[in-house]
Amino acid sequence: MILQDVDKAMNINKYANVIVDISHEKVDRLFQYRLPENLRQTAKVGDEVIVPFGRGDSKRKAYIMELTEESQWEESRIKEIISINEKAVSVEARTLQLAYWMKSNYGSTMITAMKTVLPVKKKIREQQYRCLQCIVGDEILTELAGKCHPCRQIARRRLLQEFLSVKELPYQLVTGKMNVAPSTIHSLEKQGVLRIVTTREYRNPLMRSDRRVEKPVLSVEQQQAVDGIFKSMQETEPGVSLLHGITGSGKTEVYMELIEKNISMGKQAIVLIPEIALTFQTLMRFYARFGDRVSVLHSRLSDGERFDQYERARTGQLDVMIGPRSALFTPFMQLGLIVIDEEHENSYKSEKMPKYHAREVAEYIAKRDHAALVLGSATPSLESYYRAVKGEYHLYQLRHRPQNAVLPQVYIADMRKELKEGNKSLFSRKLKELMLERLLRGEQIMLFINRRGYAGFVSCRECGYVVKCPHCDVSLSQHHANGMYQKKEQKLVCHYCGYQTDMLTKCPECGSSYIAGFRAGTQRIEEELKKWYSSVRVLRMDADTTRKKEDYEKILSSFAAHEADVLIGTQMIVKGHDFPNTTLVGAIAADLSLSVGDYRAAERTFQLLTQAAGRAGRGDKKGEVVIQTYQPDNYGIVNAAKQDYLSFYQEEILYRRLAGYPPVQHMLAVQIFAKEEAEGMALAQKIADKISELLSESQEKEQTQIIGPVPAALARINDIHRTVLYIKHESKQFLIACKDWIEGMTKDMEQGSQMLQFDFDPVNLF
DNA sequence: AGCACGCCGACT
DNA sequence: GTCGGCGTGCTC
Repeated sequence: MILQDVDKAMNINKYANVIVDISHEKVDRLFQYRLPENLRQTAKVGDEVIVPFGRGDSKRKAYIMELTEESQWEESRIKEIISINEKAVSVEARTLQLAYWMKSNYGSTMITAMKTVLPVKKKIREQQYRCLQCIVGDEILTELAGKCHPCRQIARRRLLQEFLSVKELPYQLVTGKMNVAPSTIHSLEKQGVLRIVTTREYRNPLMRSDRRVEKPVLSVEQQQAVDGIFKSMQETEPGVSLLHGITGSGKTEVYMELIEKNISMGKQAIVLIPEIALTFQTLMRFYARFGDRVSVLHSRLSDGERFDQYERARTGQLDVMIGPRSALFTPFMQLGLIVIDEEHENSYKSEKMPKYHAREVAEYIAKRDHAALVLGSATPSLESYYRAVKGEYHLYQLRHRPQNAVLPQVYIADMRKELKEGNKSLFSRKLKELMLERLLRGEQIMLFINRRGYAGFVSCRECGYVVKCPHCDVSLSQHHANGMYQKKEQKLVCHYCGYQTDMLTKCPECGSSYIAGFRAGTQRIEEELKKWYSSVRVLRMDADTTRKKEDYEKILSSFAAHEADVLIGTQMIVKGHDFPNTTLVGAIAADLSLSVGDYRAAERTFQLLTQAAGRAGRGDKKGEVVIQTYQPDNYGIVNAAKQDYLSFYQEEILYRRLAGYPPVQHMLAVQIFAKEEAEGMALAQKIADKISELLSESQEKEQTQIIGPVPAALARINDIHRTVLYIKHESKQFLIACKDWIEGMTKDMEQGSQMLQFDFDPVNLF
């Protein structure tokens, strides 16, 4: 009795409500455990613990969500916590709240939400850090660089040149982003050019370089944006700013200036970039300006390394974290600024389960921490511009390129007309004419095909039969190992489930031997290009040539070194790479992305073409762009050619408003997975019926639209049938309520093998 | 998820 | 008579 009073007076909690580390709806709730006496003082919300769970009392990991003094259960039913995992880092309460917010807003179990928010939980032992130290002078470096074989030793030359400005480079950076082979490094070590040094703690040697950091002079527009955003950063509710700046207008300078001001206020910043745009050059710009107070999260980091970077942030060793989506969860103590570069990019939307949008989560975090959120893009998402127009975001425009660099001249080639006038080639006459000019002048060309990089499907020329995966509703694609072009060496592969079979020699339908793969778009372009101009040097970048992650950088640096005249590729080549010698960009089939058939098709087309056009003529040379299309009047294409965002926005938002699509309305996709097609469809129909039944008595009926159920765009993957149902409504909150309601309805009738997922305002077809 | 309990078929 | 098939249901 007395002891209990003491407990109360000291506010000692005897019980802990935990979430068990099992990702299943049925156990996605709190379980109450008793804290053994020796843990009562130390236990905190967010601690990782071990508990006996289930009938067999199997030991399982769990996280403390709340501590209570009173139990809600019969004492005999409550088990005791076994231990607290001291090795694990306690999850902060704010992080748990964020996880809870994501769980409720996007629909997932609490534990999966937690796992996205705290990506690594292992404490690792002291880490080692390796770096390369240059031990020779600049003259020797220059001399050695000069001796390098012009095509075969590019990486070696790149490394030597880098040493001219920085005497110490992190090993990871060199083998990773700079793409230098370990053998190259070791041969330089043998020659006595460099030394490999391994140290205990992490430090960033770039800081110690003599690299001069000259702050560029900002243009009037850039300065206006900086001043405006900085002013809001000093308020308690800094809000969101949209920085709309045409390609090449210097958005990064604005970010850096803001980050610097943020640092001087004693605060930290997170910079999100799409994975694909994280180039060595971008990185060096940040390192050069902020030295070892910057860290980068990239896909190459191991869990341990990633964890270390988060730790450095938490303990105040960093001012800036750069990285993709997941960098958002960096645990800074005094977050003052979040920047999302290329905010329109689809990769900011997670495809995994909570299907969150980084922009929305960033907005939540920024608001929570009273930090400013800056969204930057040359082609803002309709979502962001819509909010800016409504006055919810501050809007800043950068309309000019610094140093008066001119925008490229854009031509639209009407391919219907070309055909009518007897040109059956893939290239329009205008494109050929301009390509010839460049080839003769020794300038470079980028040819961009507006289609995702999947290799060509295989079909019968006689009867039209298309070879499909027996487990998925997709056509198989041709895969030749090491450039083997004989039919017997080829395999047919399914990109979704990995199914493999030998290349067919006869059509299984009609027996014809005229069965062949349609080459990937990029391959066809290469062949036709070589037929037309045989001495042309071509680099191709697509799913076929970029099997490994390094291949990507390899191709780009090879093109930058002018080892080819033409770079052919899919969207990958138009994202954020500057090649000053590239003065012509051709968009081969600009309208392919228009026929994807979702409501974002026009937006995506406009964005891609605008970006592609922005690639031409970044240096002092004038750029030209040819957009080839069968739909020359489409507003997405016309406005991209005119580089006119506002006109595009106005037409597109009109369509979204009329059809009730985001951002004007919100949309919830209910995605259903089932073993049997009919089963999935029946469940979807049941949900649809129940929803409309529920709505019939509500005044929301008029404002709600139910579409489907219909089989998904990819109707079957790995023998699982996919069905989708859309609900549209003006209020997101209403749709979240729908989601909760569907979850509740399906929870107690989880019959069969069915599964469902939710996706709010989807960006990709399901 | 994972484990126990349970209610039916062919076996020492 | 029992051993074991996996269908059903619960976990503080």
